Amino acid sequence: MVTKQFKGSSLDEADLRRADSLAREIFSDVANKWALLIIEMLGERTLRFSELRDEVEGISHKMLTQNLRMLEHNGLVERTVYPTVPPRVEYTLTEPGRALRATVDAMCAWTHQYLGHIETARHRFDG
Amino acid sequence: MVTKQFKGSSLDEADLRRADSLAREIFSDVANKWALLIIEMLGERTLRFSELRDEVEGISHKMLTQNLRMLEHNGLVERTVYPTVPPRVEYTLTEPGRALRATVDAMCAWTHQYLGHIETARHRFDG
DNA sequence: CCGTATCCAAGCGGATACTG
DNA sequence: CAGTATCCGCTTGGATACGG
Repeated sequence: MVTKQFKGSSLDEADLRRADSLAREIFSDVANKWALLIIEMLGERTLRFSELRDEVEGISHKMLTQNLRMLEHNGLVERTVYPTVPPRVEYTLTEPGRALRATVDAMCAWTHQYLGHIETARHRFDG
Repeated sequence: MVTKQFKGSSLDEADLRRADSLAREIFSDVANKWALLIIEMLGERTLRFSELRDEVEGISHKMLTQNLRMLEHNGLVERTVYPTVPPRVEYTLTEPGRALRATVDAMCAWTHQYLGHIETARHRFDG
């Protein structure tokens, strides 16, 4: 997956394989429905946990925390806790997160642009 | 999900909801690891079933057929069967598929660009 | 070679309850 | 309000076998 991108760089074989497996790992983390929807929502503005759960419709409490931890772990979102009572926790995109968001935007745009194509393709396929 | 994109169009409420749920469905289909990796590989060139299974490393026979059917169903890949013996089946991206591929490319580029950021973010998080 | 079907284990993901 | 933990159904996905 990574090979062509680093072709001609000064990395040796072992480093290439390390980078490759890391890239696969990150891609697998990020290329899933919930993660991408969360990133899309956070692109608009900073959101609290409960706001996210409302905005990303259909997501469960558990999936939301799980994906937020993962995104935080990879440094795509930043988590800030306000020590009030009741607690207030806000999530916002980091710079890498915002960069990824641009590609998610493109994917959403694609979805809407080809809605018609896809619907007719489905009918053709089913018939 | 769709609302903002169609704002101001002449669609009525019911159509908006239909388009919205369709968009969600498509997004869920497409926003998964295997589908995106397959599309990425097919971007390079037309590939046979067995070639795909080799190129997309780690994918099982079952997942490959399942995702290929789904992509065909949505009109993103075209399947051509050569009635030879043994059979030869080739998969190629359609125009919508190629358009999507551009965004997948962007995601891959993002992955490699931020590899370093992410690795250090992980260490910070784990420590 | 390509595709479908079946079986079965593993892990996802929802519901719920409980802590700070 | 936000997060963690537990339980458990059930889907996912791998292995295998067989058909075109």
